Amino acid sequence: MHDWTNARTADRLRSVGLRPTRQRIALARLLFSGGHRHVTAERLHEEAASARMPVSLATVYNTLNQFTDAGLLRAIPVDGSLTYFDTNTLDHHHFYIEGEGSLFDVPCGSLEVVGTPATPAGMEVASIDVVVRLRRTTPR
Amino acid sequence: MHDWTNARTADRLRSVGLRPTRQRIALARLLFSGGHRHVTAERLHEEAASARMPVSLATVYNTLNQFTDAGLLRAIPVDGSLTYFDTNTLDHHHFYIEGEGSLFDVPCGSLEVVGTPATPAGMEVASIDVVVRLRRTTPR
DNA sequence: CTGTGTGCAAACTCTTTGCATAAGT
DNA sequence: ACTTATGCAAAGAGTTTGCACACAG
Repeated sequence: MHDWTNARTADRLRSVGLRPTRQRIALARLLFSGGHRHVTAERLHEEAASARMPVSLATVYNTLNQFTDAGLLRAIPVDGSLTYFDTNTLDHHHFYIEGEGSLFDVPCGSLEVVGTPATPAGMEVASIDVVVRLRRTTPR
Repeated sequence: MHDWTNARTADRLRSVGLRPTRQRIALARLLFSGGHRHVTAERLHEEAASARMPVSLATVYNTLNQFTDAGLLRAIPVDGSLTYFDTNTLDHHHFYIEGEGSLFDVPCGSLEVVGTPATPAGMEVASIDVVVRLRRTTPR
């Protein structure tokens, strides 16, 4: 796909108007170098630590928000007070398993939203989020 | 539609397995006696106070969750850390205005979800939440 | 009476912020 | 140098919980 050397990663950050700092490069590589994924801030923070590139949790949050604003990520407010960030910014939908907090993609093509709702004057659609909540059929 | 005398409201609560206490009756009447609506816990708490039926905020949260479990309400986790409760539990979708935190229904019929995604083994669909995020076309 | 619900305040979780220090250009 | 980002700890929002008292059946 792309190469994720530090130099290339820095270029990509610059191209969206972000200074390529150590931390942002480290997080960008963790996020984008291995195919699409869904992460929480907490999880990414742990990964960075494991990868011997410790970044403070506050910076992880800041960075995730900056990446989201820059269009590199998509935020998925999945359940009260827990936000997942998705490296796939293209239109697609999600399964969310209640209780477990796990999130994954709905296979492309199996679910579709049709129709364009009349938006109120002065408004435009920013995004359409579809979350299919799942529960175990065999509880306990 | 229905009548929302205290006695009838009590019956309805009993029928879903909830003891008809003063507080639950008061909240049920505020929620259900005037057509469908979207509320946050905070808002309902204020309303109860204004209606001279003060209920503690903790009880409002407990009650909203109990009503949701009982199928009287539907929870809409609209944006990280803010949950709206919708008195319309039938399938329909929502507009959410970024920044303002306002939520309202997408006109019935203008938007539809088609397809039934193959759910993983041992799982069933609990609900499908569609949120259309809107933003102002004329920012600032 | 007996068990469930309520209220209060404290606890909790996730996220943001203020400010001094460090790093990018 | 000048500016912007980072880290830490503290603050913040929304929600849940523990425990004594109150109320419904």
